[in-house]
Amino acid sequence: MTATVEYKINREKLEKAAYILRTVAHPTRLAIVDLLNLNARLSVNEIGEILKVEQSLLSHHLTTMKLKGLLRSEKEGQSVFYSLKEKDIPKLLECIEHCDCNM
Amino acid sequence: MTATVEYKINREKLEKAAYILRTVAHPTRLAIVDLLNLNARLSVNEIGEILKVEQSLLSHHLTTMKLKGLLRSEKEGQSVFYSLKEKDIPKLLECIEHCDCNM
DNA sequence: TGTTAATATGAACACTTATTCATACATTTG
DNA sequence: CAAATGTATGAATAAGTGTTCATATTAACA
Repeated sequence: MTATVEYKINREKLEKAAYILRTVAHPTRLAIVDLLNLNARLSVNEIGEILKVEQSLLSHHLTTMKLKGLLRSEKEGQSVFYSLKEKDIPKLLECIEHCDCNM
Repeated sequence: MTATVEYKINREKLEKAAYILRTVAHPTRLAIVDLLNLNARLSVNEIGEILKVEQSLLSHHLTTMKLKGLLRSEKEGQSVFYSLKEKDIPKLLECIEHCDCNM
């Protein structure tokens, strides 16, 4: 037993963190986060036009992100508006932008 | 064309960010980051003992993380010591810890 | 009410990633 | 030098994700 070594985070927290990171670890989903960080709420249509993502695929992404607690949605007429539920998530983008990893 | 809508990050940056996030979006790899944040350098053996991860699997994880620019390694005798190359990465853990997502 | 527009859903398939196992390689030690 | 220790590698397979396509659902509108 290496007594001097610290180990802070427990299994459960790690699982949760990995779960959230996985949800966000996709170019399109990152773009959605970025977009909803700058624009309080947007319809599926608007997001699709801006990001040039096909309707069904986008819907799948949004559904996933909502399911995992990153987004909320409100229906208005025939449109559905999505917004960021988790305000901390955009910070991930900042961290990443500063960092200087290979590739 | 929705003129009022901003869209900040370009495709290339998104790909890179997603790439880094994917690298880190795994419980064991997060644990490694956390561990190496608290302990400047550790051997494969030490990491394996602390995290209770099988040798080969751990080696695969470490190799991936090194390849993707998150870790560096130095061989000393029969041991190989890994350390964090990317100091910003642990910040991701902080962000995540504050956030309050489902599940 | 029939048509169009906005969004969601589910199944199928393609891709990627994780894990295991056997084995290789290098270094130390008896 | 033979055995033991620490680490890496590669192939095989398992498990998880992304994408597409066809179709469903709901609301608006002529």
